[in-house]
Amino acid sequence: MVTITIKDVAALAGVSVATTSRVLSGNPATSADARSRVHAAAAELDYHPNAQARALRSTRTHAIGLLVPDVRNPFFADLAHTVEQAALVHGFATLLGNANERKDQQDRYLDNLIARRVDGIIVAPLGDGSGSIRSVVGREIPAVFIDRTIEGIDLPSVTTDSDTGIREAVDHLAALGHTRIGYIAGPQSTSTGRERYASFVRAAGDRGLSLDPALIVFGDFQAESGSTAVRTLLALNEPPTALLVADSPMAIGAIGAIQRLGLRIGTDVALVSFDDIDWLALLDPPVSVIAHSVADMGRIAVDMLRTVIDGGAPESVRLPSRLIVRASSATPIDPGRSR
Amino acid sequence: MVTITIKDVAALAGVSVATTSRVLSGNPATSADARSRVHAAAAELDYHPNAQARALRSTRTHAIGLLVPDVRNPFFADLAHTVEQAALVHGFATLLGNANERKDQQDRYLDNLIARRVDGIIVAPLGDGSGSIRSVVGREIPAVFIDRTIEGIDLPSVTTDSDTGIREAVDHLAALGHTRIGYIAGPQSTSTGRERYASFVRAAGDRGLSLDPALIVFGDFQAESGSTAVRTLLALNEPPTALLVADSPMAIGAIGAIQRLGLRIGTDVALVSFDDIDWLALLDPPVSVIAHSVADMGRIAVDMLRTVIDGGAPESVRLPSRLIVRASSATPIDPGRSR
DNA sequence: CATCAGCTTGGAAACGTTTCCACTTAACGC
DNA sequence: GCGTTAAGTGGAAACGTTTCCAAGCTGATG
Repeated sequence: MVTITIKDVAALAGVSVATTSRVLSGNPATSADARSRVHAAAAELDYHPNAQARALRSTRTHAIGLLVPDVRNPFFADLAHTVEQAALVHGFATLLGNANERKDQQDRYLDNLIARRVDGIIVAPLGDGSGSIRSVVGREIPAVFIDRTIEGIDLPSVTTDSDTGIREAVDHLAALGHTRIGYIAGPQSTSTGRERYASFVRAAGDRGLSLDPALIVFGDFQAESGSTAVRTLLALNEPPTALLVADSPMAIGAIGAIQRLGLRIGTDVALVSFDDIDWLALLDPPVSVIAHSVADMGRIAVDMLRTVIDGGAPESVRLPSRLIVRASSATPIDPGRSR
Repeated sequence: MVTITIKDVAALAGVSVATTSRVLSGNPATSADARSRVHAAAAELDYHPNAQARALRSTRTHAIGLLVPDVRNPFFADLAHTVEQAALVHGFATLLGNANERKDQQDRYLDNLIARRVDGIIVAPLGDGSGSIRSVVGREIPAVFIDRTIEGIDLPSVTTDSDTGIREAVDHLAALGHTRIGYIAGPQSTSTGRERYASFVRAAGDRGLSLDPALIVFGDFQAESGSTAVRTLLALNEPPTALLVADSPMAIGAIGAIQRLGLRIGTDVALVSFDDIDWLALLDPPVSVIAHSVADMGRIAVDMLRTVIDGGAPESVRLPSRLIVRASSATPIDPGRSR
């Protein structure tokens, strides 16, 4: 590996290292002559400043860490994309970590981000407040929660208010005549898993729908658990006539399982999923979803993080969710039907 | 931000900085006594070594950069996931960059990775051999190409041999009676875009199918261009009866557009897409795809990069692709039909 | 003509590590 | 009991920057 330092540039330009540094970092206390010679030398040598040395001295890395639980989940892929683009606008590079829905990997990446001294961290956390997240708070590293939070850890957050969307979905299904709605829940170790579960139970109770515990199956936000849940739910003596799924990967799994059972969503069993993902609208029939704005969420998180980095204390934000009705849940229940 | 250095740890443990460093980095020349006291002190202070300082001195960052053209493309999301997991096994953290299918952003991230002195770079490149990719080669930074390559830049690569899969797809469609196959191509600024295009033309020619230039539309590997392409193709006087799409995001766009035209894939127009993505199998009818192994690709790329980092010169690898027939292309053409 | 302000410059310290080198101590073999 | 060796340790240099400080130069001011 060829290694070119600021000394080489200084020597070629015929000025001191100090002046070279000033020119390169845009310090105005430089002469036009020095500027042009340094720039020419840097270009000729293809000089790339060593970010480590720079950060070591200036305690700024111009990098933020983004930790998501699962990059393959289209919602988080979108989120990563919007966060990254928003950060880029403000001159921050994004280090993306994927916790793979596992606490040990989340801790590993958090330690890594701390060690790299990123200027701030945006995290969609999982687990309780133990482990490396404690170090982040303890060292007062600027950080914000996105999508999810952790109880007892006091960080600004941007989240979705799932209550409205879930209530709309339950009302909608109830209006079509469904009384037994199956709920494929997310893991109760995540705030979104818990909130959505609570919202569902509350909404179903308010509408006087069945609260049979067998109608609720807990998944892990990943596709495979969606399939398993469907097989469990549809094997009940009194199976649900509608399903509400707490995220889109589990919905993929669920829909696949329904098809393999020879059933059809929309007509045989109604289905509403969380997350407004492109392909859910393309399925036949298109799938009703509870949508929330990924773009806003990413942008707001970056803005909030910048505020924290600059010493501020932004208010947490809660974004609305709303139901988008499509054919997967548009057919009224046929009371004569039995399976 | 609270900042704790190795000096604090050394002081608390009652040993020198040198000994502390040795203990913390696993150097065996340490006494059991020193080890236990240093570890206790480090734990008590919640000490996290400064990765910048460490890398500055040791010229190793234990980080690799992964640059993909589009994280929202499920193929690259999967790839990011497998690369990251494979890297983690060998103790490397992955810095994921998203070029957003734009050369300027690719260059920006490459510069960033160079500046951060990552130990190596895995890149699915776009554009020609100009810009920052030159710096990578010039500085002899360990790097490998994944999925795509750049002509004239001599780096080891792991790619897909699309020829076999495309030939199978064309043969399959021809056997069903299709003579006019529309091809939604990727951008010719990418190696995969060019190769798949060439393979298609060759396969179609060999089978004696129409090579009408109007049947080929060039997209940009993103969803929107798939819709536009479909509208163009199906508006022809003699529209194609089958479509081959060069990647899955364009397939999303294409399928959406077909549905909005009131047509149905499989029966009204056959469709085969590249990339074996979960949800393509869930659509109704399920979509035939040309599959290639993401998992192998990620693992092999990491292994190759490790070889380069250790001074080796690995052989490039070409993975096979193969057709998976599903209902979207299983119906023989109806010769009596006209539109 | 001396003084002063303002601009530009270079030397050197500092950032937090790792690692070279030299040193002390203890154990060993003769 | 003496030299030899090995194990453990600490001081200090080094990594590549930024930034503090002091100083040189110019032109203007009194």
